[in-house]
Amino acid sequence: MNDAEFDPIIDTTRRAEIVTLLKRAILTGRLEPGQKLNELRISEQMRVSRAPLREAMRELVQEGILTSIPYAGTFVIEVTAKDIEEAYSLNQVLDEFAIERTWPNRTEQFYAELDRRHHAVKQATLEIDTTRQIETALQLHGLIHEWADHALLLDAWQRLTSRLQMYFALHQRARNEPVPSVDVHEEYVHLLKGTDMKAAQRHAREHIALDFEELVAFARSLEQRSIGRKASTGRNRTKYKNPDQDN
Amino acid sequence: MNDAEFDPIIDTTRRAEIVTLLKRAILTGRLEPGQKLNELRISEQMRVSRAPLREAMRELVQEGILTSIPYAGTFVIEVTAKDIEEAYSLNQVLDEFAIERTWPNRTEQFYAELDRRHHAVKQATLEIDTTRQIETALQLHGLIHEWADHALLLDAWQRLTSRLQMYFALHQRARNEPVPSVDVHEEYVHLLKGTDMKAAQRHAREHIALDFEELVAFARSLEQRSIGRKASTGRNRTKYKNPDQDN
DNA sequence: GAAAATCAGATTGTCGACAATATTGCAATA
DNA sequence: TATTGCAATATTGTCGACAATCTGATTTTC
Repeated sequence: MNDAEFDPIIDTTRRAEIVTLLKRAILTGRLEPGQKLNELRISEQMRVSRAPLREAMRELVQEGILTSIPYAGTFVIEVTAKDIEEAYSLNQVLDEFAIERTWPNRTEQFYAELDRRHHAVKQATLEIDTTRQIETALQLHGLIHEWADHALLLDAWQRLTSRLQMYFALHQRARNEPVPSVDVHEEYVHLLKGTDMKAAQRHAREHIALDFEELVAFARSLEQRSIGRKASTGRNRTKYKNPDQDN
Repeated sequence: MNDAEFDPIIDTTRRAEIVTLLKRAILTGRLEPGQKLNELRISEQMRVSRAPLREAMRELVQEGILTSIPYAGTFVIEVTAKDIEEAYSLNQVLDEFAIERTWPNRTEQFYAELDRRHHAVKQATLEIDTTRQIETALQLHGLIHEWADHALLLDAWQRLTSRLQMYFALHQRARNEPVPSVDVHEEYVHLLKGTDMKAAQRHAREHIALDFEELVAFARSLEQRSIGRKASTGRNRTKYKNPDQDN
C-alpha cells in the first residue's frame, strides 16, 4: 500500500478541552496568580460536571501551574521573583543542552522552520495582540528543543514554557503598553545557522538574560501586594483568603 | 508571639494514598511496562471508587510514568533504550547544574546529611532488598538537588528519579541477582566535601556513565519482546494488546 | 470465500447526589 | 476584650449509575 500519511485525529474528551481552556486562561493572565478555582462555578460556566473538571485540574497541578490544598481548594500558582529567577536559570541550562543535541540534526527543513518561526515573530510585533507576540517568541525558542530528539528535554522545556508564558503575560498586562517592536532574534537565528556551536550557546545565555532583569523587578513589585501567602504542590496547609472571581 | 514552628500536618485524601500505592507498584516493577491499568479492577481491589483512582492516574500520567489513550486505557510507560539514554543525559545536565547551585550552600548540616545518606547506601548493600538499595542510592544523589535551593530543578529531578528508579528496578528484576556490593560513592562524597567544584561535576558525569551502558544493553534486550507498541501522553491512538494483570 | 455490516461485551468518560471537611459568623465565657 | 465553642453554610472529596466508545466475534452481503 502507498497510503498518504495522516496525523492521528484529535482526541475529543471533555477533560482535554477543559485543560486547554483552563491553561489558556491561566497563561494569558485571565486567571490571576493566587486566585482560587471554584469547581462548582467553573463547571457550571463550562456546562460540564465536576468530574472531568477535577481531572483536568489534577493535570495542571502536576504541570505546575496550579497548586492544590486538600479540602481547601486549587489555586493558580503565585509568582515570586525567585520563581522567575529559577525559570530563567533552568532555561539557560536546558537551552545549552538543547543546542548541543540539536546541532547535528540541523537539516534544510530545520532552517526552513527556523525562518518560518522567526518570520512569525516579526509578523506578531506588528499586531496589537501581545499574547501572540509571546507565543511566537516562545515557539521560536522552542525549536531547538523540538529538534533535539529528546522527549524528556522537550517535556521539561514545555513545563518551563508554561511558566515563562505566564510571567510574560503578567508583565505585559501590568505595564499595559506594547512591547518594543525591535527584533532581537536576528543574531540568534543567524548563529543557529552557523558553524560555531559554542557561540550559539553563549548567545542563548546572554540573550535570555536580557529582559530577565526587568521581569524580576516586576515580580518584586508584585510581591509587595501579596505577602504571607504560601502553598506547595499539595504538602502545605496554609490557606488563602483570595476571593475567586471569574470574568 | 514567640511560637515554636510546626510543620504542616499530612493531608490524608484517598487520591494521595492511591498515588502512593500506584507509584510504588510501578517503580518497583510490580506493574510491568506496557501493562494496562483496569480502573474497575483496581478500584475494587483498593476498595475505592473510580473517581479518586482516575484523578490519581491523571497525576501519574502527567508525571510521566503512565500514558493514557482516550477510551482505550491507561498504561505503564514502555522502556526503550532511547528512554534510558535520555534519562541519563538529562540527569548529567541537571546534576552539573545542581552541584553549581548547591556548592555555596554547603553547610555543616549538608555534610552531615551527606554522610548520613552515604551510610544508608552502604547499609543497604548488606541487605537483600534490592529496591532499598536503589532508593538509598537515589536519595544520596538527590541531596545536591535538594540543597540547590531551586524548586524547579528539584521538580525536574524528581520526575527523572521516578524513571531512573523504574529502570533500575526492571534491570535488577530481570537478572535477579544481587547488585555488586562495592561502594562506588566514596569518591563522589569526598569530592562534594572538597573545594574543586569542577572536579565534582566531572566526576558526577563520569560516574553516572558507569552502569549506563549496562542499562541500555538491558533495554535493548527488552525491546526484542515488545515491538511495534507506541503511545504518547494522550496524542496518539495506537492501541495495545497487552492483557492486564494485577499482583 | 472475503469484505463489510452488525451486534454483544467490556471499558472508559461523564453525570448527579451524597459524605467529609473547612470557613464564617455569632454566642458564650473567662 | 480576647478567646473559645458552636451552629450554619459553602466547598471539596467520594460514590454509584449511566452514556459513549472501543473490541471482537458473528452475521450478512457480494
